[in-house]
Amino acid sequence: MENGIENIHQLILNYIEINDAEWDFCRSSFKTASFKKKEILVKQGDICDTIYFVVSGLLRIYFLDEKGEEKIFHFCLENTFATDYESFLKGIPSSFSIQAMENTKVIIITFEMLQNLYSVLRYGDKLGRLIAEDYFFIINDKIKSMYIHSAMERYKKMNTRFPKILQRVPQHYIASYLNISSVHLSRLKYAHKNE
Amino acid sequence: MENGIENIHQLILNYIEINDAEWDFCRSSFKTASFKKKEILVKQGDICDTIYFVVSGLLRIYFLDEKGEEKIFHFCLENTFATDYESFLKGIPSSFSIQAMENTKVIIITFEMLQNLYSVLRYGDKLGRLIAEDYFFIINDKIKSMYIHSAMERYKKMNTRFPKILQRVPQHYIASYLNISSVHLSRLKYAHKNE
DNA sequence: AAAAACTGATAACATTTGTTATTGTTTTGT
DNA sequence: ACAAAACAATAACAAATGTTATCAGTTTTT
Repeated sequence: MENGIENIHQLILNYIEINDAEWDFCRSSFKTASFKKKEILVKQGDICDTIYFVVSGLLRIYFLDEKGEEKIFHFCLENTFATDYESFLKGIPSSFSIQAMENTKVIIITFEMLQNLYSVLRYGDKLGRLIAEDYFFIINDKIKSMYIHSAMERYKKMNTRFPKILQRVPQHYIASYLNISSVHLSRLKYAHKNE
Repeated sequence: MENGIENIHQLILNYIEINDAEWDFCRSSFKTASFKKKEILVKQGDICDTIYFVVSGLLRIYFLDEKGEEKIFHFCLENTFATDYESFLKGIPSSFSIQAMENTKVIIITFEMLQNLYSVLRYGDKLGRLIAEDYFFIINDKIKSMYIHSAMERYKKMNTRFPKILQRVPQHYIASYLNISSVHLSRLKYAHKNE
C-alpha cells in the first residue's frame, strides 16, 4: 500500500486475530503526517503522547547529555515505530527528542487512540502485551549488545543489518549512536578496513 | 507474611483487580525453593522457563563474554524478580546465568503457570501487559543510565538507592556490574572519597 | 589450627579513547 | 552560481581505563 497503513495491518495480524470491522475501526483512527528534514516531532521534556509509524524517510531519537551534547539513542527506519515509550505510557516528560533526518511520512497513533484499541479489539490487551514484550525485546537486545560488543563490533553489526543506513546518515551521527567520538570511529574504520 | 507470597499478592494488586478465588488459584500454583550460596539457578544456554521471586537472599544475573570473563548484568534483591525474560517468553536459550550470592529463598513461577494465570484471571492479559511494560521501564532506565551517566555516577546512584548492597557484595562484583575493572573502581573511590 | 582462596588497595605501565586543531572536500542555503 | 556550513580524515596531545603484579588483611575450607 502506498500510504503504509497496510503495513500496520500486517504487523497487527502478526500479533492477534482481527476481523474486518475491527480493522476498519483501526484504520479510521490512524492519521498521517509529513515532516521535513530537520523538523522536530518530539522535544525532550515534553510529553510524548504519540507513537509514530515511519512510512518513508528516517527519524532519529536523541537526547542532550549534561555537557549539552546530543547523543543518538536510536534510528527509526521505514516500517518501524518511533516514540519515547516510557513517556508515552506514563504520561511523563520525554527523555528524548525525535527529529526527521530526511523528509519523512508517518502514521500517527495517539495514546487515547491506542487505549481505545485495547478496549475495543477482542484481543486488545493481548495486543498491548505483545507490543510491550516486543518493545522489551528490542531494548533488551540493545543493552545486551552494549555489554557484549565493542564499538567496532556494533559498527560492523550495523553494517551487516542496515548497510544502507551508513550511506544515508553522516558518520558523526553513527559515532554518536555508538557512543564514541567521531574521531575515534574514523580511526576504527581505518584500523579495521582490511579485516 | 513469612514466606513472601503475600508480597506477590500486593504486587499483583498494584496492577489489577483480583478477587479471593483468583488469588487462591494463584497461590496454589506458586511453589517455593531454596538455594545455597553459589548455587546456579539458571545456566547460560539453557532455556529459562522460570521467573524467580526473591523472598530473601540475593541473586546475580551474569554472562560470560567472549574473553571468558563474567559480567554481571543485574543484582536481584529481596522482593524483586529474577529471570531472563526474553528466554522465558520466547523459549530460547538464555543469554545469562543466575546464581545465588547468598543463601536464597525464592518463589517459583513457571511459564505454563503464568500463561494459565493470563487466561484464568479476568484481567490476565492486562496483567501481562503491565508486567511487560514494567519490565520495559526497568531495562529502559538501565540503558538510559548507561548512556547518560559515568561509571562513578552510577556507583553513587547505586550507593544512594541500595546502600546495603555495597556491604553485601564484594567490590569486584560491583565493578563488573558497572562494566569497569576492579582496579579502576578502586581508583574512582579514592578520587571521589571527599566529594 | 593451618592452608588455601578471596579481597581490596596500590604502583607501574600499556592501551584505548577523547579533545582540539587543521585541511580538503562535499553539501546546503540563498 | 556562490558563499557558508557541514563533513571526514588526520595529527598531536591529554585523559581515561585496562592489565599485571604485589601485598596485607580477611574469609573459607579442610
